[in-house]
Amino acid sequence: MKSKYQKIKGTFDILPPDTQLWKEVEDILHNISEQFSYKEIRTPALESINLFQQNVGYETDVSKEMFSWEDQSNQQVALKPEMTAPVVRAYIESGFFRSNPLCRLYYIDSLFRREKPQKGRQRQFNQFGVEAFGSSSIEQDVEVILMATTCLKALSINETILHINNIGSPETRVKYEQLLKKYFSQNSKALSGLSQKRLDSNPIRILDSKEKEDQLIIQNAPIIKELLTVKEKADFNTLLTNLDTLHIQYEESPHLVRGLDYYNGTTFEITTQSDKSQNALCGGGRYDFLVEQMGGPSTPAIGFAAGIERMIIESKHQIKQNNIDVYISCNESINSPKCFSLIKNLVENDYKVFFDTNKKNVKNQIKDAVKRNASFILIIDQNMTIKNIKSNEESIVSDFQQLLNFLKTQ
RNA sequence: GUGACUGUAGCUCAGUUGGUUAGAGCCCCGGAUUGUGAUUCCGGCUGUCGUGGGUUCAAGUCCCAUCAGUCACCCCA
Repeated sequence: MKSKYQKIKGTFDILPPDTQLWKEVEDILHNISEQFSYKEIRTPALESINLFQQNVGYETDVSKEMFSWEDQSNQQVALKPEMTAPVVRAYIESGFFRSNPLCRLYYIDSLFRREKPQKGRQRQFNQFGVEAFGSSSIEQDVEVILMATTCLKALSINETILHINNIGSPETRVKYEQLLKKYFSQNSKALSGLSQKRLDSNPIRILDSKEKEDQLIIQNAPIIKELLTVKEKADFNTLLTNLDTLHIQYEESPHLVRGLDYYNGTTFEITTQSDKSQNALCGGGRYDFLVEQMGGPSTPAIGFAAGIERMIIESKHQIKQNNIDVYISCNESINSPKCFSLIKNLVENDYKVFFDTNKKNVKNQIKDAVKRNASFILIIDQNMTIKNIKSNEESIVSDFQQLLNFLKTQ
């Protein structure tokens, strides 16, 4: 029905029965994180705008798409558009780097980006993600990727592709950028307009281009692997070997570059097999320099984030049936004290009740109980009659204990 | 942010070249029947046809604007 008010563009309500699905999906993500001994972190929705502008990169779209404003005390604030910067901020501010040298955190949270909405791309959206601080070893990379694939599997999301790459150290990246610039300059006339613009500002992003005319040139572009150090190459191979052992399929994607500025080393992305535009379920990578850049001690780190909306779209997860145990019929107010004390006792004994406060007639209540898949109906008038709806067995009970006995013996 | 398409009851849709009080199925509510409170039958409810303008004797049907959604670009989760 038309409402006087409508939801803000790009936002959405989660309604029953979908709330049940969301809850179960979130439970799965919580459980897997706890199984890997990651601890939950929750950070404020609102942060100082500088946190994002200075750390995800001025030029990235993420920082351009922020919901931000100046508040009543002239503070520049923003709704968080991504989680890594807030988590790092909290990590430093809390002193976890001292008390918890190998610090593993995870979150499930809402983020905000002022993009043009589309299916799987809302302005308020939800992410699940993990951040692991304090280990520079490649095994940490393996663990994080294993977590990501474990979650997708647990959510019955099959037919995904893990794209993986190593973008090396910042120095390698600079060298690579120069190499690319040189290469693309030689072919600049054949490039698309957008890519030509990027030649100077951010040649690495040309690799991401979807323009047809760019594809051939991109295919033959130099790949960063050639510039990696011996150790970086060895680490990458170790990573791949581990994935092989775990039977995690992957595709080496030498052109996979991530949108945020702070990445180095391993980067990965998990997409669906369709080539629709919102096909990225999960993306992450190493960011060994961000903690220090943000004023903390030099701390290696790696993490990923996954879009909950997108995972739910792809998930084949079936929600659990959560049926009513006892449907309560009590149509005379004079009996309601008796009725409520039974309800209270039933609930305290972990029974799920449904009380028809509309006081329909008993015949319709029975129909209703059947429709709602209730196991029993308790009819409270002068007597109390409990009936097993499936077997039709029924009994008149005089107190809660007798009711309990009946329920237990069914 | 750019472009294209879509917008009729809670849901899925029909509505012929603009022409009388806008329809169906499902859902919901109630009644009847009933040896399975299943089935069946009967009845009822709900819409300013996304919104606002315009053209016309007449607009759900045409035009413009606007809002929202979908798709592509862009970007990313």
